[in-house]
Parts: sequence; structure tokens; C-alpha cells
Amino acid sequence: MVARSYGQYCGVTTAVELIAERWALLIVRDLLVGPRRYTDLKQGLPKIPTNILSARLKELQEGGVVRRVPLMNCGLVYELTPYGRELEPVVLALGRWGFAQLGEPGPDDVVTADSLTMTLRSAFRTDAAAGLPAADYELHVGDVALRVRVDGAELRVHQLAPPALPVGGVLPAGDPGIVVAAGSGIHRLISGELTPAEAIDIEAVTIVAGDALLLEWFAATFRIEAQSGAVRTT
Amino acid sequence: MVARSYGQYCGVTTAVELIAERWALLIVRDLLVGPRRYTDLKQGLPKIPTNILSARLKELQEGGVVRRVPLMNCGLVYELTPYGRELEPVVLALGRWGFAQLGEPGPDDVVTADSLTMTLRSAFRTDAAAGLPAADYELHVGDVALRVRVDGAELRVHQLAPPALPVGGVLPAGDPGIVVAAGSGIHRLISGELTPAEAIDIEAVTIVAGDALLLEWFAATFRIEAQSGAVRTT
DNA sequence: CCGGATCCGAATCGATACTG
DNA sequence: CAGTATCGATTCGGATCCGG
Repeated sequence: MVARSYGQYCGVTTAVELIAERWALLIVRDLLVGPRRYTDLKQGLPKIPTNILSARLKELQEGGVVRRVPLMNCGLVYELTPYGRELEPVVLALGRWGFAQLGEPGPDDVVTADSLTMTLRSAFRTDAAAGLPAADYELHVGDVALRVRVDGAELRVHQLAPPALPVGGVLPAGDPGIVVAAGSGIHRLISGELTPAEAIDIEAVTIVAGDALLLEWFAATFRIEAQSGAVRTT
Repeated sequence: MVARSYGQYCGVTTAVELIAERWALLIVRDLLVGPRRYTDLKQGLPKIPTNILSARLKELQEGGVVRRVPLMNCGLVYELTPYGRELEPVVLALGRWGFAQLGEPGPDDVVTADSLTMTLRSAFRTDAAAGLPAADYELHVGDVALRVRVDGAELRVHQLAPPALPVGGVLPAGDPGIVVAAGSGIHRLISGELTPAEAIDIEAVTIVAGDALLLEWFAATFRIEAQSGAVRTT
């Protein structure tokens, strides 16, 4: 049962042995949003086989990355250890890197609340946000609805319960400045390939309610730009 | 032959599909040091099966991470594309993270020139180095010998040919300020667990030639400290 | 429902041998 | 030097089942 070793004495190798097994880093990604129960993880990773999920959780615990915490009102959650939480910069950097290769979503691709939350975190520009007034967005992607609050360098993302898509023109309670629904071209707004105005034209995003000016702020606050001229050739 | 998809539309997922297959990130690590021939990679990854190496190189090319470059004087090398080079911060962060879990080297673990080079890069402290005079180190770990030049915020690492271990007390040509041979406790110097003086006592490092003061500089320049109190429990 | 464990066929990996 | 080919060993995926 000894993990297949790469036979090298090196930090990268050690890290890869701990978290580069299939699915492991996606589990870490979701746990970076917050503690999750077994079933939450299963829902957030719809295609993971249950035996793999439990195997990974076991390995991540042995590696000191994840901790199993029983809750007082029965049930239990998995959460990252302090050491596991140090993976945040790695996962965010990896997310930014992968984002550059992101094309249109495939027909079977899903967007989950946790993955979208981490995408926003990875796209968050502290410097741009600090130069803008505090703002409050509601973002819908597929079935997922997020409330996103930006205040200076602080970003907070809350996941909303499903039934929320509000009736056109009406702002829900708590007054987010804008409610936007993202279409399949949303990544081209985040990448800077489209201006907000263009994105609306193409229906990469739809303003369900609120002021279009806030979409400008949003686009300035959340951006992942390719450093090199990386383009998907496939 | 379609790559097993995780079925999610997310940057982390895309990144993981591209580079989290077994061995892939170690290939990237070595290529971050410089272009390498097939046989260089094979030597730097002693335990990789040759079919896996060629499969990974093919996949990394398809993913736009690696490029195959024929050389004029026959032969060919693999090198990272600009997009692939953007993985450097990810690999360095991962290396730092994994380093915290590094215990003593196992009996079959090897240290390669490329992995050691990347370890030094990941441990390099720009701020500490900027406050010190320019320095020139020669570092031996196992069979690997590196010449390490630090000048302000700039770090340059050269890999020396094998037969180099100099006769005691004599500085090789080009005058590195110090020649040190690392023992198996070297990671405890880099982690800050040991002071240079203690490291010499325990023979975690041995000064083959040169001034011990330079070891102080070295230890200040290259350091990977655990952010959390992460300790290997196994 | 929650939190898994078990079983089995399919795909991948590892080791070695071999080739242009 | 730069890989293929082959084949047994492992792991993964999909489905089902089980105890609270």
C-alpha cells in the first residue's frame, strides 16, 4: 500500500505525491471555500466515483492536508488543516493559468458554486478593487447563484440558495447593485477580450437588474489576463 | 483517446487535466531550468518509464505547454512554450509547499541537478539577498554540483560537470567564496530549524573550502519557512 | 439521507525489451 | 539518440450495496 514514489528528494516531488493524484486538487479547491460534508463534495464533483472520493480523503488526511471534524449536532465535515490552507496560492495560480486555456464550456461541463467561487477569488484584482467604491453583485451562472461583495481589498462571496433568479427589473432584498446572468461567453469578459458593452451585445452576460455601470466595475475588478499570447489551437 | 474529463468548466480543472497526470509536473519542473533532450529528461527522472515520458511529452505538446525544437547540429530538445513558462510561479509555490513536508531523504531517493536548481529558486529570498553583498557559492549534494551566484535580486545557477569535488581547502577556478557539501539534514538548514553553526556541528553541511561567514549569507538567502506549524506526523 | 465499502471491467502505469 | 512494443500490475470508473 506504499504510495508509488517518484524516487526524488525534492519539494515539488513531495507535493505532487500528496496532491496530484486524480481528483485530489479539485477536492482541495472545494475545501478552500469552506468545510464540506462528504455529500457536499460528491455534489460539487458530480463525476467522482464514491470510492475515489473516500480514498482521496483518506490520503489527504494521512498527508496532513485535510482533517475530519465531527459536528456537535451529528454529521461531520472535512476541512483543510492550516498546512492544507497554504495551498491556496497554488490553487489560485493554477486556476489563473488554466483559465487562459478555457474555451467555451462543453455540453456536459457543469459550473459548481465552489468552482465559481474560487474562480472569482483567482480573478480578483486587489489593486483595481481598491480604486473603486464598495460594490455588491449578484452573479448567476447556470443554476449557481452567488452574492459577491467587494469592499476595498476585501472580497466576500456567498452562495445563494437555488430558487433565486429574480423577476426582471426587481432587485432582491439586500440590494445588490446589479444582478447579472452569465452566458457561455463569460470567460471572454474576464479575460479582457470583450468590453462590458460588447459582452452585453453578444449576450455573454445579461443584466437582469441594476445599473450597467456596475458591470464596468465588475469587469475591472475580476480579470484574468494571459501573460503570454497563449491561444488554444485545438 | 479523449482525455478523461472532470466535467467541470473551471480554470483549476482545465489546468489539472493538462498537467496533473503522473510525472507531468516533474517534466515541467526540469524544463523550467532550460530546454532538455529526451535523454536528459530520462536521466533527470530516473524512474520514469520511457513510454510514459514520450506520452507525457506528446500530451504537453498538445496542451500547448511544451514545444519540440530540432537543433541545427542534429538532435532535438523539448522546451516550454511561453504559456508553459507561466507555470513557474505554480511550480515554485508547490515546491515550497512540499518542502515543508520533506523529511530525511529515503535510501533510494536521488537529488538531481534540475530538481536542486528549482529548489534553490523556490527558496531564494530576493529581499534577503538584496541586503547582502554579491556572493558565489559552490554546492554539492550527492553527485550533483552547482555553482550558485547571487547578486542583489539576481540568482544564477549553473550545473557543474560531475568530477568536480575539489581537494580539501583548495578553491576551484573562478573562486566561489565557499564550497559546501550538503548532508542528509540539509533541509533543516533551509527550513530555519538549524542555524549554520548547528548545521555544521551536526554535519548537515560540511564546508569543504572557504569562509564560514558565507554559509551565514547562504542560509539567509535561501530559506523556506513553514507558514503554519506543519509537521510530518508519519 | 449520510458516509461510506465492495465488486468488477476498463483504462493507465511500470518494467523491460526492442528498433530506426 | 529518441523513441515503440509488449505485457503484467495498479488504479480508476461505474454500479451496487450496507449500516446508521
